Amino acid sequence: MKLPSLANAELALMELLWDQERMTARQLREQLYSEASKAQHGTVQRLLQRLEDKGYVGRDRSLPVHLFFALVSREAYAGSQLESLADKLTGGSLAPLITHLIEQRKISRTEIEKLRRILEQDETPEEGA
Amino acid sequence: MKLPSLANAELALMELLWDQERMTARQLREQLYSEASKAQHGTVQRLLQRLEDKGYVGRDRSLPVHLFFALVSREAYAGSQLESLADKLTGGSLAPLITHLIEQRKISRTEIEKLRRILEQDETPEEGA
DNA sequence: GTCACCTTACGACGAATTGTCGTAGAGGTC
DNA sequence: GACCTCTACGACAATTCGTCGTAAGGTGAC
Repeated sequence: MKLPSLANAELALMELLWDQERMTARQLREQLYSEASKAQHGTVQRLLQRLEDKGYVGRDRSLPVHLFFALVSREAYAGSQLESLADKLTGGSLAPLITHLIEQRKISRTEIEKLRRILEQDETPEEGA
Repeated sequence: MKLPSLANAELALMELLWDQERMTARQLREQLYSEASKAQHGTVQRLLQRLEDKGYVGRDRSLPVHLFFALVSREAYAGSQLESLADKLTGGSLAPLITHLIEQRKISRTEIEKLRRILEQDETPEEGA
């Protein structure tokens, strides 16, 4: 699953859909743009449409006012981005990325602990192969 | 250190500079483009110049034919990209990214082992440099 | 010197992407 | 009918990226 990456405005919109289950275009506009900025309703519609084309957003068309919701979770998007980053730069391996960040002390000790626990916990019986 | 991300052609050029120490523009062109395409020298120069502007590439101007070299290592670039990915999507934390990839079985068992070793190894404060 | 050649420097273009807006049209309510 | 809200979508300006053309400078051969 190769998810194309999102631009700023698109990401901001997805953030809202990740936090709240289903929203109308109007609700999204009200949260994205200040009252004053007459930022057109059309802008949000356009963003939503492009996001829908890319497969990130679905809409419930059963009502005249559509309800929008995320089709790709934040974690799935983040994971896919991380994957393609690794593919592009380190032959798909995460090790060099993590190694460098640790060496540069860019990862806090608590974060390291957290990661360690995640990796330990995966000790489960291996599936498939 | 916020490194801007690189486009395709720029990255391809950096790959060469990451593999070989110092190269002339001509050497780069010969490895990037097939023999046939002739006028491409300007393209490489342009890319190098923009890469230099962004701080990714340095050049030795002591000779009439400049020697180009990477100022940012592959690891530094990859790490920075990973950092900004985490900043944008998970509040700077890597844990959710790794968690998701593990749950989706996107990380091989050997890779997990490798990561585990990296994290363990950090237990000992071997502050080299 | 002049000429040929190779290099660097850089302006400019086309394509693609992105955020924005305008407007046409569907559908509801009064 | 008039009015309003919503969706659909064409079009625009700005930006980025890869590309090319060409001017300017140095070097060596003659």
